Amino acid sequence: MTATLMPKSEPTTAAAALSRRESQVMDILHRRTGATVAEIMGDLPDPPTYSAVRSVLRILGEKELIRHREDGPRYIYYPAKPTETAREDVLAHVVRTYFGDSPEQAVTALLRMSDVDLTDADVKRLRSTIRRARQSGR
Amino acid sequence: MTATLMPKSEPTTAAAALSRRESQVMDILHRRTGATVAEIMGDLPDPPTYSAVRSVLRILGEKELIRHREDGPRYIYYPAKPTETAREDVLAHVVRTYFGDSPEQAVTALLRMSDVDLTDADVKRLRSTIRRARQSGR
DNA sequence: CCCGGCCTGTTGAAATTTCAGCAGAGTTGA
DNA sequence: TCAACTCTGCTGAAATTTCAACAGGCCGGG
Repeated sequence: MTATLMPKSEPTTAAAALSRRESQVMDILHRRTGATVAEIMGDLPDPPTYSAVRSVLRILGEKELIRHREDGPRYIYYPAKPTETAREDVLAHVVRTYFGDSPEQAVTALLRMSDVDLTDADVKRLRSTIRRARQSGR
Repeated sequence: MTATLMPKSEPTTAAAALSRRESQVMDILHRRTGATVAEIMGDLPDPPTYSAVRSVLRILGEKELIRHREDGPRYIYYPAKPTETAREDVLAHVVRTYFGDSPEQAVTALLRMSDVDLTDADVKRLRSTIRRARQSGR
């Protein structure tokens, strides 16, 4: 066998590959679904100066990963892509990286560590939620 | 209510905060549960030289995030912490960042996007798996 | 009106990350 | 034994990331 030489590399999120600070800021924006510079700075580990945060935001803006709208005198920054998309991307990545591409395993781990008991009622609710989501979502 | 004043910052994995390449390499090691330099290099997007990969590995080693064992003439690198721990950490982070700390929502999204149908049999299996895991695991 | 505070935009430098080249050790097979 | 090959250890430089200082605009209070 002489090898098929497929690039394999990575479909992770393709263009992703953020720097450390960039990731931290994106995480914060997702958590808060929008935030001011001050809020971001406050949530950042080892908060740098106001200016430093703004630099990161500028870069993220250039990469089209975030947008901002004006809120009176200041800006509110938020992720450019819909939360739903981000969620799917990150879940796909996690499942692939940590659970050998098995969503079932991921679900199991999730339920287990979150002390959810999964009663019949829960299951019922889950099913209908999912059905509804599938119907409208795609 | 005057606030409890908890540092808030971030418990992500506490000391984590890896650089871009470091993250990529860690991901690869988790996916493959151990790999040689050549394998890592092959999986890396925009593969740098052999030496470059080794540099990253050295740094990760200094941070005690990976270990290696000898496999004949070469090294096999692997995550220092047990996979189970890494999984919990990453899931906690994802749930917190993207699902407002609601594991249920995460489970829903996971099931939905993975085309799992969640039959009664599945539920039954899930329950017993979780029970077993809880029993032995903690 | 004018001052002080707060916010954004921009620039350039410090710090870290990323990378490649080179030297030496070990292994394999002829 | 010797030569070819592969691998690790190390060092220094390029590239990126991270950061802070400064300038200008806007608003509210005195």
